[in-house]
Amino acid sequence: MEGVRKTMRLTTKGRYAVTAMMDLAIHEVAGPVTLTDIASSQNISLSYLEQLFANLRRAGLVKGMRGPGGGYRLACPAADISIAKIIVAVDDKVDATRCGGKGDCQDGEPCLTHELWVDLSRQLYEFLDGISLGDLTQWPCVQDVAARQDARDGRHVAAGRGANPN
Amino acid sequence: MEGVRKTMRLTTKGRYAVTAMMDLAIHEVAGPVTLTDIASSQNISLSYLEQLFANLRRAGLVKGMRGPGGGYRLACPAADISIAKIIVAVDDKVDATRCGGKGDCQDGEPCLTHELWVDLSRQLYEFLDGISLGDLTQWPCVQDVAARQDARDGRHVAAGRGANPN
DNA sequence: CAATTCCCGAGTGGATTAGTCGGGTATAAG
DNA sequence: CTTATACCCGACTAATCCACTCGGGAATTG
Repeated sequence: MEGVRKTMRLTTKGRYAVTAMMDLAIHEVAGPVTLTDIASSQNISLSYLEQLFANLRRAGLVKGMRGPGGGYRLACPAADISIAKIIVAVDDKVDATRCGGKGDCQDGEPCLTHELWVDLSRQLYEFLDGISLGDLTQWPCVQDVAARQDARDGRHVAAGRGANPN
Repeated sequence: MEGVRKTMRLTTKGRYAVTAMMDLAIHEVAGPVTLTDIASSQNISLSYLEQLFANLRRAGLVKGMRGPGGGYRLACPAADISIAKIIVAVDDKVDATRCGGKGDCQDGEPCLTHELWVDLSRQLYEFLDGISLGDLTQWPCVQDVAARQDARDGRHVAAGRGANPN
């Protein structure tokens, strides 16, 4: 009867998007980052990344630049981009309720546990909205992983050898 | 608590289970509650409810009593049953993530954002584990909804009509 | 020009969800 | 003892969703 409503959308889609955005935030000091680089470094399919970045672009979080030497950059400072914004951009909504926030979960009235899911959604959103890409790049464990990946892939986070600093 | 941190999935399955358990917590003062009652009051399919309660029973959260006058009761006081327990009981499929329990998310090493998701999972779990069925029944909005449903369905939360108070 | 890179829509296989169906088995009431 | 109630159980299914592919295009650089 009422089988239409979703899971709270915290899926690998959102995780991929955040991971990719982190790659971008870490490496963009050296110029635009190509999806091909992100795909191989983070081990995400290129075509899938393109879909995610289409959403991120529509949400105004990144800017694409075509042609050789092109790639993606953040559309605003990493400190201004919260994790919540990224997830909302690719997954529609961070929402744990079945009715999408309005209390029509059951025959036009709120269900017994409506308020619980509203609270949960808020809790979750506030947590994810309180962490920015910029914050995340400062986490020691993140820097460790980034350093290891860059060594493996031969990339450089500091403005090293010139991949065209436009 | 046992060692590993669980990634919990939040689906309508979990929501149904919590809602049904709330119905149980509210009405069990009048004796066992039948799944038929819950199904019609909460508008959940009976057969589906049976599946959910099979899990809840295996998890030791409810006790079934057969025969006329039977139904389900909570296996322990409502104050001792957290929302998290209920959701874990029905959604036990812990690992939907690419990074299973440990940080093997990417070629045997943690991915860039591994720590973030670990933190998020903990946040979520702690929130849901900090709320018990007993707590929830005290929320004013919940009592409002329950009263409205009982009026509609002709049920009584206080030990009203004599359904065999064993 | 050709190469690179972003851009876009349609389609697909597999997994999961939400739910059905058709049987049981224990228990209470008559 | 019989019958109705209500829990118990496993197999099946339609629909949905996710992660991903495919095939093409359009802008930009050298």
